[in-house]
Amino acid sequence: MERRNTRQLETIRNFAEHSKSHPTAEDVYREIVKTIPDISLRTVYRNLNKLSDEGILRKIQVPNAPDRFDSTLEPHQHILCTECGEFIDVFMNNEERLLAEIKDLCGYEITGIDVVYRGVCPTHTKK
Amino acid sequence: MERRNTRQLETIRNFAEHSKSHPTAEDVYREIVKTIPDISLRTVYRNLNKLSDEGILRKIQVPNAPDRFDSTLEPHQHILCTECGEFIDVFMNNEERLLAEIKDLCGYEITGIDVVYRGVCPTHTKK
DNA sequence: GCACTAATAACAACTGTTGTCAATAAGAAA
DNA sequence: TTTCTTATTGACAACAGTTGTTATTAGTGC
Repeated sequence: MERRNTRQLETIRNFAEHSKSHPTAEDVYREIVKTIPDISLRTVYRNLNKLSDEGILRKIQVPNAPDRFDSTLEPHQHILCTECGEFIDVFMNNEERLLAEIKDLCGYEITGIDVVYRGVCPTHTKK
Repeated sequence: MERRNTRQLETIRNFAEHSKSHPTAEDVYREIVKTIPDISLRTVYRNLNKLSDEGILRKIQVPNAPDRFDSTLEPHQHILCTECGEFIDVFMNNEERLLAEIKDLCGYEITGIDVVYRGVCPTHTKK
């Protein structure tokens, strides 16, 4: 299975890899379309997914909101402002004093935490 | 604003409040339709949202999957099995040793954690 | 340049959920 | 009990975000 470096893929990779803003597919599309006017949103999705499959980006699935693509690969979490949509990084490791720490760190007043771990249950664990 | 106890609302409340299985709106619908054959899925959504607005249920927004409604109100988190879709409770409080603890507690092999805090950024905090 | 085929653009389809609105029925008043 | 008001409903459309499909285009090795 040969792999080709298309102009679309390279442009998307270059933009997403250097972006600090957790862009959505739409965000990326709006940027890329400036240099490749006839690119399709479908291709942006395709390539962002490819890049996150390859581990070059991290896909952040946000409940009730579009997925975002993160070029920071180190483990961290995110905060979404429910008022303005701002989406920022938080690097935390202990859950004790978590909300207070967040407040100190970035001034966010946390109103909700939805955590869903993904995993494989005992009966489906591949041995 | 008067509030009415409809048969639909009461039936949905009774089922969801006693359910231990984190049902989705579809799950609830499939159950309720047995006793109220002409109920609409729209009404199930409407009433589940109402109940979670009232704090009687907790709505769990799962990325890329339907919302679930939880009758357990104490703070806790969830694990979704990516193989079979099983969705279970986890009661954890310190993030240290978290994955190991989860493994000990319920045998789940965690493959991903997507945490999105929701909050209000400093500039939008209501004084 | 030529052949091969991965990747694309265009478009449709999908899932989960909410908007709209005329018809219905809960509950207060008569 | 009957009437009246209006909250709630059911039917249907619409929506957002994403993926499926497929003929066409364009990388890549020769």
